Amino acid sequence: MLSIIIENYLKSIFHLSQNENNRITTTELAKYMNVKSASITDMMQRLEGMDLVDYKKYQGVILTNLGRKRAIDLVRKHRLWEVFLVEKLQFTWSEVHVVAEQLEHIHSEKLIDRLEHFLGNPKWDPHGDPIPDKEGTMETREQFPLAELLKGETATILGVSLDDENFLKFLEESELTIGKKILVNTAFSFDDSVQILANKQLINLSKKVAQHILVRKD
Amino acid sequence: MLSIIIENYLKSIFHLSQNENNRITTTELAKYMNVKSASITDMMQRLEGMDLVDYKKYQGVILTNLGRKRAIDLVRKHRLWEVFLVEKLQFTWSEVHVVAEQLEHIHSEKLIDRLEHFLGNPKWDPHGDPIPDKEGTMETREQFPLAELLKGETATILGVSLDDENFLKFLEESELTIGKKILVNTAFSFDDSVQILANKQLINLSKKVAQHILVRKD
DNA sequence: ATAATTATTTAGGTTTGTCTAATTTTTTAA
DNA sequence: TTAAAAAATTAGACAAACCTAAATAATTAT
Ligand SMILES: [Mn+2]
Ligand SMILES: [Mn+2]
Ligand SMILES: [Mn+2]
Ligand SMILES: [Mn+2]
Repeated sequence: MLSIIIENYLKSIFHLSQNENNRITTTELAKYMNVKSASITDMMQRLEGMDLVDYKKYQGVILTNLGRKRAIDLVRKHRLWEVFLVEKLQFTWSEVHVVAEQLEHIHSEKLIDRLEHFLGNPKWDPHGDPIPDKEGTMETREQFPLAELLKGETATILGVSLDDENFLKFLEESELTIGKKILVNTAFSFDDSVQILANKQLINLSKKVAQHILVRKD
Repeated sequence: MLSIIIENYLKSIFHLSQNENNRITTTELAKYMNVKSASITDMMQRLEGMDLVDYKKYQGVILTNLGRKRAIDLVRKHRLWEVFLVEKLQFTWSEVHVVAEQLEHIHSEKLIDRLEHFLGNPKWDPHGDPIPDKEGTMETREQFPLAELLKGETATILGVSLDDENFLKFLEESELTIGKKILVNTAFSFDDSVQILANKQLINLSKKVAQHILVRKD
């Protein structure tokens, strides 16, 4: 059984290789995980020996099929637990992530399968991220950053692409949560911020915020 | 924050000092935890330094108030998770323990308080063990080993005093679970076994089994 | 194309939690 | 009450997961 630490390495590599789907560098990974790059090199050599990553000196690292399978399994568990915390225990959007970071490391196939069923086989987590099924496949859908909408367009919030706790708290307080309808009132060109209408209120969103809210065009 | 390993040491010391409430010996603890006694000595010296145990060379060990507080908190989490697994995820009596051994190490006060409320503030776990509240106090009740009943007495099963998986599986298969009514049909003196009537069936129970089923006399 | 800079790896430590083997203390038996 | 046995501790090693400092490779700027 993999240690929690190794599981976290796999998950980190997985998350980083979502964006740029090439090999990722030791420095990138070191920065992301808050460890020194010497430790990364060390661990990559161990994981290579366990056939969890494909690592070549000075050329970065990429998950093997086995490693990716493990990482997706963690993502599955993480997101199902997040649904549990929100739906059953009334946690808020911004609170669940840190607790799910612990719960994702519980090992019990039966537990996670039963949990999935108990939650009604959800396909999306509280942040709008897809929940992999047992085989690791996730649903996809068309979604855009709110920032890409033009003046006058209407849309529905599907999720976020940033899990910073304060960002989520801000959205909660602004009542910009999943399912909410919005209308772009003005798009300001001088700083790429937008003014939207939501909950019958006008709300100004910075470029960064608008980029990390994901919507479906209505 | 205490490591999972240290948490397990505290819980083990706690469980062993339930029975004989004196200091417990390093050998006892070593046997219970499946580690060598040299490792126990080593760890006891560290825990002493953390004010979690009171350890004196060659004289065994006992929890401090702080150590006991931590241990009871683990027991609380363990038993609440066991209730969750049985009540919400349809785990059986014999399956929950190993999973709860993992779940008890999740750190989140909010999680456990919400879970408790979600489960309806249960006072007893699926094995009939009391669930400590936030302050660490547990309910008590009169209960006896089935083995102490006399021929002709009737009783209700309250729980078990052994968490061996095969013992619990045997009880499940015999449908001798919590709440079941039983009547002592015969008590055999030659081997201290008993024959009981439960679920309209006659069932023979060895001395050991009868000692580890806890009942309330009706 | 060489030098300077940056990225990466290697070498050598540290802490935690374990082990085995050797030593010391305590308990039990003669 | 000494000798033998058992229990407990100490000493020394090891793996995992980190670190810092030094060495090497790759990149970039001149
Ligand atoms: Mn998350
Ligand atoms: Mn999420
Ligand atoms: Mn248990
Ligand atoms: Mn229990």
